[in-house]
Amino acid sequence: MKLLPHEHARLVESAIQAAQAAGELPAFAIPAIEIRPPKKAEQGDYACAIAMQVAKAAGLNPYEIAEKIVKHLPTAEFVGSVEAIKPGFINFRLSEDWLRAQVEAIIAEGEALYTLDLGKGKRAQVEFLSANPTGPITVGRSRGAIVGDSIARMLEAAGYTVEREYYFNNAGKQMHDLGNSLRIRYLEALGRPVEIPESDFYKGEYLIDFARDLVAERGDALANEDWKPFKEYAEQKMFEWIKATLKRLDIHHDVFFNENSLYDSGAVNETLAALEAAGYVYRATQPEASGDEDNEPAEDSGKGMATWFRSARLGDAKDRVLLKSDGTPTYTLPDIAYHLNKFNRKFDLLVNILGADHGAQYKVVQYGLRALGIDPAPLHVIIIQLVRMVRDGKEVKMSTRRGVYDTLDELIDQTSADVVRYMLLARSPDSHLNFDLNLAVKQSNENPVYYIQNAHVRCAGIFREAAGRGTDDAGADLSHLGEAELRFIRKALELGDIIEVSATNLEPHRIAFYAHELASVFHPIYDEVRALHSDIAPEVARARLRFYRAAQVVFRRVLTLMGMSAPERM
RNA sequence: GUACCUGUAGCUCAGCGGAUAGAGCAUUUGCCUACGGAGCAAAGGGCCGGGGGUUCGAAUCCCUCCAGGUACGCCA
Repeated sequence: MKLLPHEHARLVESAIQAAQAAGELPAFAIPAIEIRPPKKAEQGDYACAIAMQVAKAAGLNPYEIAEKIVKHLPTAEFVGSVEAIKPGFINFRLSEDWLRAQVEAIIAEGEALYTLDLGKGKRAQVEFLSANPTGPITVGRSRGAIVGDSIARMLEAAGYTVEREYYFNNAGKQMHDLGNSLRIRYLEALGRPVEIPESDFYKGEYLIDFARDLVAERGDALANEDWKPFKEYAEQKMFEWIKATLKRLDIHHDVFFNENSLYDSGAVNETLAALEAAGYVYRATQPEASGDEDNEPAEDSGKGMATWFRSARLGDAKDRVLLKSDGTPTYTLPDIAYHLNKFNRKFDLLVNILGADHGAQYKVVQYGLRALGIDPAPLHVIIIQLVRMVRDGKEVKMSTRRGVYDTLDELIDQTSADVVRYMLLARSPDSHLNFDLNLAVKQSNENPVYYIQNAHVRCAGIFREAAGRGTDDAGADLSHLGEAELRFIRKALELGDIIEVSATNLEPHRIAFYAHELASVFHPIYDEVRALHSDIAPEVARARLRFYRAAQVVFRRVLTLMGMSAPERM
């Protein structure tokens, strides 16, 4: 279906050109023409402020320009009327006949409603939730999962082929600690005397459960093993858990990328060599003096020779360690190698969702790519601000390591997958959101999720009832649709713009707000425009049923875009 | 201290340089013989953190100050 802002912009552009050709407007460069729905309904369905933008260049007053544009505007089937208004706005009103016809267009598109060709078969990758499987998904981390998956859905709607990727490292210290923690829990489960370490230990109860399972499966066969088999076991169990949790939210990753493969393939060493060849690597016990007075030599770190990345030369606050003094890499080096690998896979668009606590790290990766002569521009990093969990008005602190956490599973249990998705989606990623656990659990009418889903339920209810009465919407004459129904169709036709803007700016929260607006346009109509009442003439009823058929299509599409269910009844 | 993010209604938050700044919740007042009232109608509530600037036009862009969050490790 058409994206109306673009359609209108095209008209305005040719009108300006026509006016210039006719000598009624002077020659000037035409800037990008923006068309959008105005705030007030009286101001029309779509408005354009171009006349004011070009007034100076044209040397005319804006209203005069607007009038000339209107005069030369080509006709189009979707335009009902056009008007030049006071300061210099051009206000468009959609043709009512054309609007009515959109009911059929919407139904015809169905589940693919407003699938755009913005991505035109381009490939996009969205990486999200990447973290080592050391514990269950916490509520805090789930925000990135929902935003990531929602961005993927918006990109798919925009026409991209999307891959969802999860990057993890099962070879580092965290996983070593996890294995060792399970080993201790295992010995504990066997009744052996153990001491729970103060640090480098995962205290979560899930490891006690894993240990019990392991004893049940293997008895004391592993009593003399080191951390490794325990790490393998914990990793496998954790991934099963993580995937099961994600499945409840209808989130599925296409690729689980293991950092280890970058070592196996030699990519890590190659990356180091490339950085070295580019002159960005040196060996020292501490970073080079950069000339800044604050770069005072750290008092003897006692750490020995490390290998450093001269990232400060590219603008970083300081140089970073690539290889520790024991010769093993820090996360920075494989991270750079990983991104090289991503770039080599030739995606047209790369999106990476990171929590604010990792917000600084991506810059180091960008410096790494730059050092290798790669422009990091195709990589879009979305920094998600942290979620502050609030219960009873007080903040709830979470830490996987200390074993204090609210799991996403618990939250879904207490509310629903739909509620969790909506509440975490309906905020700009930049906002530091307070997640009120009391409110989320409430399931009352304070919750917008039900308001939106109820619109779909009401449509479904109409057709259940209609089927019972033996009436249907076949062969409807849409001229019976009134002003109220057209109000909804106008709003529904904005969905395409929402998808375009959300996908282009990677701002999926827009669809959540749109969904609520759409529902708030719908509900009064549902109240007012009866389809099955005995007073309603059959041909009018048929047309209204057709309208509700289209409304249901739109709500189903919107809910699906948000990864939510479209219930038939509640 | 440096970098990033935030500051808009009592609360939680939208607002992609345009017209009189919006929504939900909460508060107050009306609507239930109809497709599920988890609904509808209406009201009150705002120096858009402060101050400068750019612009025909600023909540939006720039500078600065104030307040809060996060990160600044040879952890990831």
